[in-house]
Amino acid sequence: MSVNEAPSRPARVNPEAWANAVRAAWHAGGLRATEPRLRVLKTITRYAAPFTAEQLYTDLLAAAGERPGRATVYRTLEQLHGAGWLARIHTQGGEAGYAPSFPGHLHHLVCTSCGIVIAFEGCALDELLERLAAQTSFAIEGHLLQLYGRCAACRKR
Amino acid sequence: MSVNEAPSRPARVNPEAWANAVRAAWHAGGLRATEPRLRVLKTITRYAAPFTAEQLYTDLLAAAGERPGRATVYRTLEQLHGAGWLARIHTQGGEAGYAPSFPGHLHHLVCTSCGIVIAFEGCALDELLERLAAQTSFAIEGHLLQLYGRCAACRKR
DNA sequence: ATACCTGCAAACAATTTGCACAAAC
DNA sequence: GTTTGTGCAAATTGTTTGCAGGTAT
Repeated sequence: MSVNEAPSRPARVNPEAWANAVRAAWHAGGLRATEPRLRVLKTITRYAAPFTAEQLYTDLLAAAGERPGRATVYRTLEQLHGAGWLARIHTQGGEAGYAPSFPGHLHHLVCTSCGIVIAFEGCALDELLERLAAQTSFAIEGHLLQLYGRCAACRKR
Repeated sequence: MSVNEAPSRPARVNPEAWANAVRAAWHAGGLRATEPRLRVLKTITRYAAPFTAEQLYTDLLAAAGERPGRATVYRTLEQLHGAGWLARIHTQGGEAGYAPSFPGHLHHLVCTSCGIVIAFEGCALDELLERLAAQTSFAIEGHLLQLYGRCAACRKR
């Protein structure tokens, strides 16, 4: 896979590749690479597990140097999520967080122990969708799929 | 299907059957069928689409007669959700709401136009899960699956 | 009688907004 | 220079909590 593309095999998102892709997309879309936004990006790349807006904001406050305002953090997250660079991850317990992702049709496998997120393509739902379309007369147009499990590292412990 | 069970074919949850099942479960679990709780139950059965806690509370305030306190509404919802009588439904837009459901392994198909919810069993994910387990070395232990589409009635319009 | 449950009101948490100023292109 | 973005602080909105008193069984 190239550094600017989503993985075709199940894999963690590479933080550097992700940040580069976001910067490229910002530039292409006429969005400015400001200091606060770059700080947000950098902090996100350090998370191993899904994070919340408030957690990110708190971590930015704790960091050295200029601290972005809360509004900027929320606005940046909104932009990234809207453009597909952040996926909303729902834990089994019901809390929601963001994880780096790529635009397009991807799903996520989340470790219930350490929180690492694996993105994958190919959800193999065709048969199910056909069966349900036939049984319900719905025109099915989308879906939400997320998997939970324990990653190899956590299982060893 | 009996009036107290989840549908084995894809179907809307029958409101009366659902309310009866909840009352039976409350009784079996030693929970009391109080006036406020019954009002909550009754109001829920009138929704055609997923609802939020605040929406439910507002509707209860608008109704005639005794009005439950906000805390009671939230606590009742928490109980119902925890016991599996309410499913958390995530819309495509990202908002969350509750919809009547049954305990056990069910998934939901939501109309993006009118919001009606169809519950179904059988998610046919076995092959996908095996493939991913092999590719990632995760021990997969659960999943979140929801489908979106337009129901027959909405398609006619 | 005795758990269990309720309502209130305050605390808490999360997110959004308006607007004057600042920075990027 | 103009457009786009930022920070602040207040306003919203959503949810939880402690506790004195009420109610179902």
